[in-house]
Amino acid sequence: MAVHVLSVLAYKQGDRVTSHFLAGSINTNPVTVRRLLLALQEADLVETRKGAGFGSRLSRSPGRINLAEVYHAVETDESFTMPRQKPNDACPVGHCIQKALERVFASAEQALERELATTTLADILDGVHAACAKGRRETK
Amino acid sequence: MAVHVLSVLAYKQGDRVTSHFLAGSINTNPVTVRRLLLALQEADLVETRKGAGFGSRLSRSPGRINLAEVYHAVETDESFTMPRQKPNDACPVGHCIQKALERVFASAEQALERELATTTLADILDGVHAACAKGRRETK
DNA sequence: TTTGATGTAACCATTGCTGTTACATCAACA
DNA sequence: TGTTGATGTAACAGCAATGGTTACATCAAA
Repeated sequence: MAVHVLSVLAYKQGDRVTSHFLAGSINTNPVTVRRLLLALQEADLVETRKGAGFGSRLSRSPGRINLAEVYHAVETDESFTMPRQKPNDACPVGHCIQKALERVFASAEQALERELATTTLADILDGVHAACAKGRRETK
Repeated sequence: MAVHVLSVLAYKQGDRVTSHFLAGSINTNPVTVRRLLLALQEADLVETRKGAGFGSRLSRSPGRINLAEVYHAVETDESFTMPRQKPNDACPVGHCIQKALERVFASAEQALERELATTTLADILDGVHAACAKGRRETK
């Protein structure tokens, strides 16, 4: 979800883009975009300036931003691992399983992030160009 | 979430356990457990028989069930990859990014599953025992 | 035939996410 | 300096997904 915003920013690299433009671009509304941008700013992935005629842009070149960083910036709470499992002490397995699972999920998440770290925004942009070109050829 | 159920089943290996017992064990209700068991049955991870005095049990030994299988059985729709991103054709990046991202996320998910495949239910059970023993030592 | 279990549907409550509106704030520019 | 155009942020509604609850049909064993 957030990758889309960053991809558009990468597409317009260097130019400052308003949240209004981004919203129209990814088919949503400016507030949602700004909420995303807040998280991305905290991770130092984008720069944002207020004032007339300004907006946001990448703070680094697309080749120097990998998806693991984006994942980290957006997925603040690693909710995918531990939902709302209220530990039940009456069960012999009970809450002991929490710690056992945490380790497994932590390493699983690390594996996922290692994989995500191998692709940068620039790679995504290349893929988009390739997919678009392919799409145009096929619809011709 | 589902791992908890299977862990309890592994704990009582060989015995048939009712969904009522499982529900109390993981602090939920029998219907939710049965909904889970349906998915696990389709994946041939558990056996279930109706009738008085019966219930469910693992269809294999805990050492022959890895977490990737459980993940696959439960996460039918790979929702974590593509939420509800309505493609917007007006954007130059638009819907072309979908395919570009799908490839990346697919490989990321593969990495995650490879990692999950390295631990079996038996490993989880060992971890539970270790965590419980440690907890008991610390609270002594 | 009774009993105790699953399979399944229907419905409600909760939660999290998104969209919407509104307003304060801030920086450039005329 | 006032206007303009942008972000930051809060409050609220709408929607989808999940889980809990109830109810009932079904099935198998005793």
